[in-house]
Amino acid sequence: MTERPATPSSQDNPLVRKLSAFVRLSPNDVEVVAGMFRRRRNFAMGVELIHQGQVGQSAFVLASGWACSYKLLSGGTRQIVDFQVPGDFLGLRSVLFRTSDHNVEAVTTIQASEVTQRDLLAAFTETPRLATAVLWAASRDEAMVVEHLVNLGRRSASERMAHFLLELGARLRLVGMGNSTGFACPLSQYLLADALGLSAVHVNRVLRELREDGLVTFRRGRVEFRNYDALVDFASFDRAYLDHDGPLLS
Amino acid sequence: MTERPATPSSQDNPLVRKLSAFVRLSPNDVEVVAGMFRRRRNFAMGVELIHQGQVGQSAFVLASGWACSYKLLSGGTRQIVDFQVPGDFLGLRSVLFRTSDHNVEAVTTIQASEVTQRDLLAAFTETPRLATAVLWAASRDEAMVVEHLVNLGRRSASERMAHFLLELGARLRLVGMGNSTGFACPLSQYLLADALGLSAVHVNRVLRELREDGLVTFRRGRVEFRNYDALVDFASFDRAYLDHDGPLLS
DNA sequence: CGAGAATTTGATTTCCATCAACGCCTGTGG
DNA sequence: CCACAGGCGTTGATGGAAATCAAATTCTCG
Repeated sequence: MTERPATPSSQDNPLVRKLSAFVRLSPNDVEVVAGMFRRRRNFAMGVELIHQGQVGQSAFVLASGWACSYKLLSGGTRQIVDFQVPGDFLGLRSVLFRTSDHNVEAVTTIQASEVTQRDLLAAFTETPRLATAVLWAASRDEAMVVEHLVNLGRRSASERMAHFLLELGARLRLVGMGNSTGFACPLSQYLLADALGLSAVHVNRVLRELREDGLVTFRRGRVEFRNYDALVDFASFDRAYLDHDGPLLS
Repeated sequence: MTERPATPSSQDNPLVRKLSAFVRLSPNDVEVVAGMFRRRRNFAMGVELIHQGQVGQSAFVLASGWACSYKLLSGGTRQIVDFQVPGDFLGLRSVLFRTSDHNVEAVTTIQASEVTQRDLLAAFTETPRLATAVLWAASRDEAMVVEHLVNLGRRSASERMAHFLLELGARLRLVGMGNSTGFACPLSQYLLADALGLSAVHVNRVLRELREDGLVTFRRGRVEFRNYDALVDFASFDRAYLDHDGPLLS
């Protein structure tokens, strides 16, 4: 996926960059964050990092690759709640609560840094501003989940797909992994189906429809926006909703 | 709705009680929280407390009555994201971000305490543990939104309804506003429709189906569980997912 | 008592899931 | 080098769930 130096400096650190968007972190804060980010581990594609129902789980910060969080239903189906890209937390709720309420799985091979419950809570008491920053990051995640919920509740299959691809594109642009032309996307149609609450067959049909209408194409792991403005219009996508620019707390 | 003394003491305070479930608050912490909770305002049924797209909004803490948060779509439809009951935050994200990404409306007449952005961020810097506690509360809200999302994505209309009523019942029981028999519920079928991503007509049919199957009834503002176990089974409701008992941080 | 809102029921249509089959591509072992 | 197995993508046919349209009934409250 992305190329990063093996030894991360505090400058070049997805989490530091992300949190700095909200609070101005002191050098000491940055040090604490970077410390949490140090011990990286590799996980193969398909590995489960967090298990629903398990107690005392750690969280992770994703350094490279894609992951997804999902819930399993009794019928054997699953609902993907969100995809995570570099800089995102994996399983933050599973350390704030005693037992995890969702699963997290590696979509590609990934690099992630483990953060134990003890370390995180300790960091919060020693570095108060950090808790506020993480609250902000968690709220940003919640905003995305809310948008996803609206998508499932009130949009047709093709609008859902269009909106989803636009949102993903916007998120990836923020971390330098895409532009208004398109982005590399390792998701299968089965994953898209589980995220959008559709059947895989219908995902295929919807993608064809969007392609034939000249809006987006999704082929061999790449999303290409063919007519960005028309797509935004079709999906009634709010361009602004991810722009939370500039530290609120300085 | 609930009967509470006009002058709230720090003992009897929905927010203090809620946050205490996660962190052991010092007397000083309690004082700060209670301070935020002091200036109560009344709002009539149907009033909008938070406006999507507006800048520099305050948040509120709900003292009595019901509210709902929702998003408007271009087609004129709306999706209700969640309902709020006493002790819940209203529009927390709208103070952490510059501009609010959702609306909040009073479902009944309500009492709520305003919390300005400045006061909240100041409280976080002065009272570090409070930020962690609020992070926990926000994560709990997110868990509910996630459950709602799964509901919309992967369950049939009647399962959705069953699950929704069970979840609402569980939440209300936590604040002493219901039991396993049922609860008072001021929601119209239109509100249910907007929350569950259904048409109001279909909500009515689904309620009839559940009633005729002897599972739940919903009549004249009251939900009655007729066969709780069967309903839990039908909705594949996870009884445990709201039980986040005991302070994690003491 | 009357008016407007909320609920209820019926008829029809649309969207999407499901079932089934086939083609394509990749990797693997004979 | 070829055969072939398995995953993924593609397309068609059919049925079911829920939206929509339309109208009647009940509830609420001034």
